[in-house]
Amino acid sequence: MENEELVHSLRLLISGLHKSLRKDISESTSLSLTELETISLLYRNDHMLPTELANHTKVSTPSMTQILNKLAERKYIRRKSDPEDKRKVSISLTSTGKKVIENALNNQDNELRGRIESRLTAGEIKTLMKVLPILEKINSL
Amino acid sequence: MENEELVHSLRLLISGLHKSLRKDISESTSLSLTELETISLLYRNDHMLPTELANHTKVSTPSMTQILNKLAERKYIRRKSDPEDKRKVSISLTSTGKKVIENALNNQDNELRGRIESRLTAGEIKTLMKVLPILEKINSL
DNA sequence: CATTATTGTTAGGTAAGCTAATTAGTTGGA
DNA sequence: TCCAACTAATTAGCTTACCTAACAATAATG
Repeated sequence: MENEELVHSLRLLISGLHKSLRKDISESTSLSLTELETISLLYRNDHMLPTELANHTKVSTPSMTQILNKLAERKYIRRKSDPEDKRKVSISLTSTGKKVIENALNNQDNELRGRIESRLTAGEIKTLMKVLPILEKINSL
Repeated sequence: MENEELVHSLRLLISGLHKSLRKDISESTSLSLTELETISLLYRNDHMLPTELANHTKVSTPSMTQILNKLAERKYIRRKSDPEDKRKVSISLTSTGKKVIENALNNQDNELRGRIESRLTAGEIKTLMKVLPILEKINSL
């Protein structure tokens, strides 16, 4: 079995794609990948706790605090203390934050999207879609 | 067309996988992803120039210099000045470096490999292999 | 109640990258 | 032929995106 080769190629790919993505996103939004991911989680979930966000984005809770501080400074999110359990802080997007993520999603100049649409055939894009759930299995937990 | 969704999922995946990978590799080899990638390029190519390595790994040349310094300190690579063009430095792996990359490839405790083999069916692994060239198209240049 | 657990934060550090400037060597045109 | 422009690698110094350890506040549990 030469899964070694698969693992190896996957590593190179992820490393390369990560660098391109990071550069692209920071240029267009001046946010890090994880910051964008945080906003997009909030876009889909209405409100979440810092620990939940940290788990989903795979960063430590102190790191998530920093991210939330930055996003709060820019008025992309708001913090609301939970009256039931005063340790908890409910995080949600402001309307500004919603605009930011909607822009990022729709952005035609988006480098990754441009690459996909200019370099891949319709069939290849379909194949790529099919493989996403598989990659998610590897990524999860 | 909702390529937006595809692009979005791909971003989350790459960000998550990158974090897992980086952690895993640094724990098992105390190398960064790019450092491992550099060694593996040298494993396949016998000798390369710093600029070539920088291009392939998508880092700047000063960053590559740093990486090469670290790898040279550990005696994983050697630098040899090119007599034809004295500006050029030919980089190649030492036998120690070869052992390192061979170990990293074969490592059964390898986290990514473990995930792939324990979580995916044989069919899914096949599909994954098929999609690699497509991802490479996105990654290249 | 007193201890233990959980949530979020602060403080401080590190790793992996970047740009700008430097050194050294090469090439091509007036 | 020689100087201007280019190329290759490096150095210096900075930034960003994380991390761990320690702490304060609150909640749950024996």
